[in-house]
Amino acid sequence: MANTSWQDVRKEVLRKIEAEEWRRGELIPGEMELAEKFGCARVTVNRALRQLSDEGFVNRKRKAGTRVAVNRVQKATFDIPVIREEVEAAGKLYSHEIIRKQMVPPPKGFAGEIWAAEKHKLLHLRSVHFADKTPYAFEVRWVNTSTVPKIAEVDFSHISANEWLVQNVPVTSSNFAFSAIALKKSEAKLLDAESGDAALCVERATWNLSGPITSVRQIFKPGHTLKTKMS
Amino acid sequence: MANTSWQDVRKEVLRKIEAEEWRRGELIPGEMELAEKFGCARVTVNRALRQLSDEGFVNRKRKAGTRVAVNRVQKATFDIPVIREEVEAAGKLYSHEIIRKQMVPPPKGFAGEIWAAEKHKLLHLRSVHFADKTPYAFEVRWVNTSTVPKIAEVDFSHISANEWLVQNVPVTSSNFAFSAIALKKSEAKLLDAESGDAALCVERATWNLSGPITSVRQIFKPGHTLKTKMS
DNA sequence: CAGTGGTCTAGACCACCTG
DNA sequence: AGGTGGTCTAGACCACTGC
Repeated sequence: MANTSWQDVRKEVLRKIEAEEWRRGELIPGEMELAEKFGCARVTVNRALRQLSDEGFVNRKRKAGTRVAVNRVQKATFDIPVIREEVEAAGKLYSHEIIRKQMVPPPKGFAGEIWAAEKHKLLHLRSVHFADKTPYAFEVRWVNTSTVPKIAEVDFSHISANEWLVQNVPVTSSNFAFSAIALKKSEAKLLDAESGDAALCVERATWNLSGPITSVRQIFKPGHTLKTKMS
Repeated sequence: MANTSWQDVRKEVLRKIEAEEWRRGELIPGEMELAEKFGCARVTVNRALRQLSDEGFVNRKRKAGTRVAVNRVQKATFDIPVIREEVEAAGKLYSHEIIRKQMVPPPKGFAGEIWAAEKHKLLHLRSVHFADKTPYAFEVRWVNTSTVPKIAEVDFSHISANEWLVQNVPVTSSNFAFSAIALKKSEAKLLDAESGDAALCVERATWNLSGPITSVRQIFKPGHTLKTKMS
């Protein structure tokens, strides 16, 4: 490969940014100019700059040009916890129990927004996850049986709803919300904790191309920590 | 645009995956074949499949071809906002206050692991972030003055430590931990809340190529929710 | 070794946005 | 209105890797 590759271009642009030859907020030369400078095709420069844009180092706009990002947005990518794997990774025995399963109209309160356009009844599940038979987390879930009809026939005594969905329904996009809540009396009982204890709450809603799939609110046992890495 | 765009190709391939016309682990047709089928150039198909690969829907290998991902690794990309921006995005006035600043030996308890190899004293900061003069979050931070000597001269009355670091020190990797805690009396007082209230706690440690940079423990006001999206 | 994805080029047209 | 990035095409060569 005698020609300049897009990775070479990316590297050199990144170097200039880190060396502050091009400063934060500054407009960098256009694609044509850079292509000429690097002695490559414009598409090659485009490829490099698009990558840098994806990585958050620069911002691009038609007509306005390409600017060095003022504050590079830090993006942390973390794996969505499949609770069974989390438990087993800790060397404990996983089990779970469904404590309610019924068809009900879409909820209005929590996570109700995602079901705004949904008029049919949803599958409503409440379950508890255990690690070595000790309560680990409690979850409340709604599943759209219109987009996922097959779930009606699943036997949840052997596989959790979460895991079945992960394995059977490709997800396109999802929303997350992390918060801390004080356990209600009923929640505390399920988790073998005290009423009022602080617990981590993760809410998640997922979509397919064909519409909303599921929303879930998971409440972890007091003291639980969710860890992740960024790179 | 009369021709087929790479986004059209991406969409159709994704549809086939979701409809299980192409199943998990299955080999999908080669780029040339798809290009012919879609009536577009091979590069266009390549662009679409590369995107899907980046998104984790398929795995690609030279010679071996492209396969539908068995279990799509679910990754949430989490934007770490500077608290000031978060507050201002909500239309409120941001301010902050340093309540302690001193040089101390590395901590042993929380987040002490990252400083295990560090023998010098660290810059220790405690500060409160306000939204419209109402407490928003409280943070405890350690900064490595060996790797970031310039921070000793910074005037934090105009810029927060977080923001200064984001703007001046490129971060290579970092760790996160989310948990819920019950506020101690002293913490509650700073956040204008009640002792024992449940609060979201985010701990973060960041590294550079040259070593650890900073570790921080942020405690948000009770009721605060941290939101993010995956795509 | 041969098939597959990875990339480059040159030219072209287009969509968007700022001035 | 005009400049900038976004994308498509057709053809080509290369790099990797399974067989």
